[in-house]
Amino acid sequence: MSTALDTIFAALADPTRRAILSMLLEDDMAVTDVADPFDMSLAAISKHLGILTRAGLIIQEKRGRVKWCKLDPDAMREASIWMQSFGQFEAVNLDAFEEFLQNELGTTKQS
Amino acid sequence: MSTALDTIFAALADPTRRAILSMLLEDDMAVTDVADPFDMSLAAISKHLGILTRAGLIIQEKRGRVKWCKLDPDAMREASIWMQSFGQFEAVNLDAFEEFLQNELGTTKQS
DNA sequence: GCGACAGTCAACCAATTGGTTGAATAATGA
DNA sequence: TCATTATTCAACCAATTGGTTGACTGTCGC
Repeated sequence: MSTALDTIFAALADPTRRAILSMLLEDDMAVTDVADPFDMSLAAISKHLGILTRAGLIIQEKRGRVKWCKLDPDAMREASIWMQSFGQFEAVNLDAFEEFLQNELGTTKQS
Repeated sequence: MSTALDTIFAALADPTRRAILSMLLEDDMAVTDVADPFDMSLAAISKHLGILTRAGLIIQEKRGRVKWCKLDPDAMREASIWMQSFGQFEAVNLDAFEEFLQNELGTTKQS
């Protein structure tokens, strides 16, 4: 099942990458600017950004010679939903949760 | 910041370990029983369980000669909260989600 | 006490990861 | 046009990961 979660969680497992995501929460950034605060080569940061992109956690868009990085919440949401079936919901009715989710998915699609 | 998230997300990055967590959502299990559905040595599963334990995702408790594994939702919650700060949960409608949660918690507590 | 069962440990292996450096590509500006 | 800036690529390295096997350590039932 879902190799997507593999790459998402693996991407989130690295503190440098989580820090990058936090930075991008503030604002979109160019690769060089992302790299600046880190004590690490630009190439290393470029690799990290590649991993985040492949995981679907960010989007990279090239304008001119600079490549802009912006957060893409979709992947995070997918992982978050998976996790929430464990966390808060063990004290809570799981069936109701599923019903809720299906309802949500239904309503967003039809209206 | 928080090396705890490192080990939690790393633990969640493996599909075998996520499958184990799903199994434990149903019921507490002995190590041998956890290993049963997997096409993998018992030692390998034992390692996976060690990783899940160190990440704080499960608790292992030895009773007699069998070691019981049970879910520990605390670590998952911690990671989940971190993720939620990236929010933008438009698709699932977080307001409705919270409302749902409060409802659930209310009803399970009072009746 | 003894054989069978539950689980871990230790040594090993191949593949992956996170970093480096130096060269390559591509767009910019003077 | 040419040096500069932005970014990636390729080769390499050490450390980690996910798996194996075989030996070891309890603990149970008879």
